[in-house]
Amino acid sequence: MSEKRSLSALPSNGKAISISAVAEQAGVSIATVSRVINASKPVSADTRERVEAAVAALGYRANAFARSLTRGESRLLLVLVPDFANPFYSETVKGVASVVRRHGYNIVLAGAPDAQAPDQGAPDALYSRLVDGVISLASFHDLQPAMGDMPDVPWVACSEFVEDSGMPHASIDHGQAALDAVQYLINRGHRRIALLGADESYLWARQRHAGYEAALKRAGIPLDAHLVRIARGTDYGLGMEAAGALLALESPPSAVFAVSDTLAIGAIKAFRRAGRRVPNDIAVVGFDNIPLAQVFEPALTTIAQPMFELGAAAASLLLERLAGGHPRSLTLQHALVVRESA
Amino acid sequence: MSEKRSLSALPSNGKAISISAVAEQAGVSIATVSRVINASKPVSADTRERVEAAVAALGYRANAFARSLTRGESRLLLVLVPDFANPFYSETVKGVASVVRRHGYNIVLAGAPDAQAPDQGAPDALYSRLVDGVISLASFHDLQPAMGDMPDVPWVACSEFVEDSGMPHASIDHGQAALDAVQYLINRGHRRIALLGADESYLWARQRHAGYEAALKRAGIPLDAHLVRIARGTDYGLGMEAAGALLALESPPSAVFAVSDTLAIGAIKAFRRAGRRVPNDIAVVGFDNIPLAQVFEPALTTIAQPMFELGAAAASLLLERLAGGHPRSLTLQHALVVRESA
DNA sequence: CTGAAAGCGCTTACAG
DNA sequence: CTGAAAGCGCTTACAG
Repeated sequence: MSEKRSLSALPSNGKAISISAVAEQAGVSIATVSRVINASKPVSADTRERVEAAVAALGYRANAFARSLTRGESRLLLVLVPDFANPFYSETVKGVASVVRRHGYNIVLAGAPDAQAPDQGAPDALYSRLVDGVISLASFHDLQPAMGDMPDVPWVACSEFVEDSGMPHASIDHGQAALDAVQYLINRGHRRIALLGADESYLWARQRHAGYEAALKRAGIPLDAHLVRIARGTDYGLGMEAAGALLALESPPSAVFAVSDTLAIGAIKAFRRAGRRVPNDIAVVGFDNIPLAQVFEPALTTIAQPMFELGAAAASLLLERLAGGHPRSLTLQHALVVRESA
Repeated sequence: MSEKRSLSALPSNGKAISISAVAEQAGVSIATVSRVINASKPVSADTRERVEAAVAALGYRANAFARSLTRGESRLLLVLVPDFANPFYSETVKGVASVVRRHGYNIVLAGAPDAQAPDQGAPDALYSRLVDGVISLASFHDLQPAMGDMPDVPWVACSEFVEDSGMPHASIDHGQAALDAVQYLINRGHRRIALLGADESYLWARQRHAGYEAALKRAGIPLDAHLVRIARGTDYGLGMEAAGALLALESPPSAVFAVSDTLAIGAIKAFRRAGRRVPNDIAVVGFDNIPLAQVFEPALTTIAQPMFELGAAAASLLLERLAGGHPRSLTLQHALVVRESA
């Protein structure tokens, strides 16, 4: 038993070793090997030992394709994420990964098809029934063209979903959260409050926008279209741009509600470049509470989303469905975190 | 042809449709269906049309497992990433995704096994020969226990690798980059320069540490162990902690070289909390040039790594190997970007 | 408890 | 150009 041999799952011929090799080595049938490695049926202690020894000696691992083909499941879950660069998504994916892993599943990550790169089409993994289920953080607007002939795979939406569609999802109440944020600004005496929105193909962007308007209306503050800037995405740079436009207004806002922390940070950057102090000259409230929010200066006043828990909840919901449970949705709690920026 | 039917890849019985259903519908053998969907052999125009019509009508997609089982490849690549939260990794993964997708591959993302959670073991996907290859950003130290009986899958390391091992990798020259950073500080007149290091199970952390020492030595500045703080990771919080310790020194540094931007940002936060001005009281140089580096205030002076290109290069290297090419490594260029923090 | 055999859904020589 | 059949590596009734 050379060191080399025990270090490799491959026999000298270079071919991966299969169940029949194990069976041969142990002097049993492949059915028996299957039974011991899966503990699916009783096997005599003696036989089991022989098989286990052979498995160990050969370094055998069941072939994932053959197994999935016969079992009809892959234990692979697709996670659709629109933008790796926004920490909101990475934190959420962490939550997904944490629960999914505990149940023996792996994650296939795919950037969501995106208006910017429409040629991508929907991820092939989806069509080819590679995955047992999907968790999507993507805009269904972007997914729409692809959804037509989507195979019937269990699906749960996370944070972003389709309203009144019965689509199972884990999310906060985006509208209420936005309302809370803007109400806070109103309570602090602001009346000229701008909205720094994001791509409204996202429901969360539309709902936060609606929450902004609802807060203003409730306070009897007339809406002013000039105070609404919708960015194409959530990059810092887009936040800077939009903030610049706000500053150029005849009568600029005294506060801005940004629908994402990254946008808020970009805006603050632009304000400071223009010589404005935050929050003294202009207050900024963000959304998400990414890790950076408390490190950035000024530290962000923001709506905290339970990012990790959102991902974990979506994963649990999907796992439930996979186990035969009924589709279910979960609304998690948000919270306003007051720090320095407003 | 009901709307419902055309929207689903499933026939009314709920079972996914297979190649034999298509063959039946088109009145040909499954071999012929296979030939037209793969364009693997000439098929008469007439037959092809019938098959294509059947495929379209049924919404047929080849089963990924059966295909992988017979073809012996999955077109799935594993990407091992240590920490989703560090933007360096997300940017790099973007680069990987961009080239990989163009070649018809999908990515399976796995958090690398990690000292913090040793129970995870190595990703199962690896063992079960699910993936055709792997791109690792993880520490091989952490992977070590798992690497023993790793199947013989093509492997390329990205940024983090094993020195003098012949392991194919895409990386910058970490040592030289660190030397450049520290030399810059020396040129600006600093002599008490601290190192804010990271988990030294990473080669990049060790090499940047070595570059720091080399620069000091070359300038005839004696090393001072008190000025070296090694953080367990790269979270903002760890940077703050380490910086706090530096401040508590009898004679604190006038400059610090942090081996990651996130650490640098955490350090700056701590310095400012303690009432220090950056760079006036203490200069800080970071490493990576994450998107935030130019937005943070003060904007970070840092070593720019071509993150996207690093990922793309690693992907290309892996694709080359998969296509039968020889293992190859690539060293990409770094650059010192001078902004405000030093 | 154990084995021979069918079957999962493909691809690919082998004949014709 | 086309089809019947073998084979990829498993799991799981069906017998014994």
